[in-house]
Amino acid sequence: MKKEITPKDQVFQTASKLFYQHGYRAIGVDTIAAESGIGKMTLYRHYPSKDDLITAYLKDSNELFWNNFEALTKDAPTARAKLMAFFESLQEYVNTPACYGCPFLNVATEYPETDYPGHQVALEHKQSVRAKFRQLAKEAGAKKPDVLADQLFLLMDGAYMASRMFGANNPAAHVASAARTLIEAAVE
Amino acid sequence: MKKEITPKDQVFQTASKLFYQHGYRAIGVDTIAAESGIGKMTLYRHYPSKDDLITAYLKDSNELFWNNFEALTKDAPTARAKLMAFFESLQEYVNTPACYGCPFLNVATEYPETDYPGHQVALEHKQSVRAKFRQLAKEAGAKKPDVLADQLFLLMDGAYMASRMFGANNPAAHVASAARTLIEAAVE
DNA sequence: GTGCTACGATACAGACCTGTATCGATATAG
DNA sequence: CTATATCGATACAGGTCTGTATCGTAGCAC
Repeated sequence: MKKEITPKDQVFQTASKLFYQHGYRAIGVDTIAAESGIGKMTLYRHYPSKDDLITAYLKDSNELFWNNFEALTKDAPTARAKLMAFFESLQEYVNTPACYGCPFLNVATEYPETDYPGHQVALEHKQSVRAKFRQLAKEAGAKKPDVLADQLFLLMDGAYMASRMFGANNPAAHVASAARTLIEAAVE
Repeated sequence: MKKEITPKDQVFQTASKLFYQHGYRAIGVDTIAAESGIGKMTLYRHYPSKDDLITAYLKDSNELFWNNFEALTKDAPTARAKLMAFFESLQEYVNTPACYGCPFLNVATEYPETDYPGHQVALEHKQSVRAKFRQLAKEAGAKKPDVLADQLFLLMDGAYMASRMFGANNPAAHVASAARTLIEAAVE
């Protein structure tokens, strides 16, 4: 049946939750093993190092992001509507207790050296988001699509950080209207 | 004459630079002592714990922020001009190699627990910036000053994070124009 | 049954961390 | 000169971290 959760999945889910909430450096492998009820050696059998576990979490977060992005925007009729659908969803999410910021911004802050594997994955993710924004800004008819894309990008990351700094009920409550204003000004 | 640098200042300046560049958890007191050329016991005589040193750095960063803010805006004739002066200066700074993001966002990311002393100082700082933005937004004649203030706040923190994530030449190159667009839309 | 594999539990090695203790040198006040 | 305080250097204690080694067990193929 393969329905039951494997030890590897159990480790991964526990690590994901702990990394996201408390940070990468603050959580040790002993904590992950104990919290997941999985033996330490089983953890190391599936993930040869803590960095491998961090990298796996980030790559999974990237997939989840794009799956969610696709689901959010697939019914929007225009590029502009797709962008707004994303920012409305973002606004809702970052004001939720389940939000602890952005895994990619968090890892880049904790490991600022750009050659750290996790930072690399984070950079690739952010560049891909930036590229998607550029594409949509162009399709939406922005006069300077690259500028609009970067402006929206700043709003997004500002909203994520507002969540991590303030918790729920943070300054990101109006991020969607800010995005709308920037888009309108860029296409007129 | 008191011109010479005291050991306490030497420790503080070294710690500030290292914390800002590499992060709070990544830098140990041994590194600070060695890098500053100051004995470890001298460090602990002036700062009883590493957390005290972190807190002192954050409080100093807060003072520097407001001194800089005052200097930047004191010659601006209107509230709107003051806001723009700040965001133009921010745009310049975050695209500089000397920028490693925002010390307050960084500490909040590394120590997400809100009861951590450094997180508290960071929260107070961000709330005071938010309040200043609200005051200026109101003076500038925004129809919804609180909303405009929070939108600008997101732009600011997004710009700081862009710097930490990407280094120099980051998506924050157009943060000032984004601020201008939001302000114009809010006051018209 | 028998051999094999995955697993949990635990102990351990080596490194690093914060914070303390100790000692010798130096500088300054009286 | 002498006493006191500050400093640098170093060793150390106790804890935590990553990663490994070891052992006993449970399930499964054959």
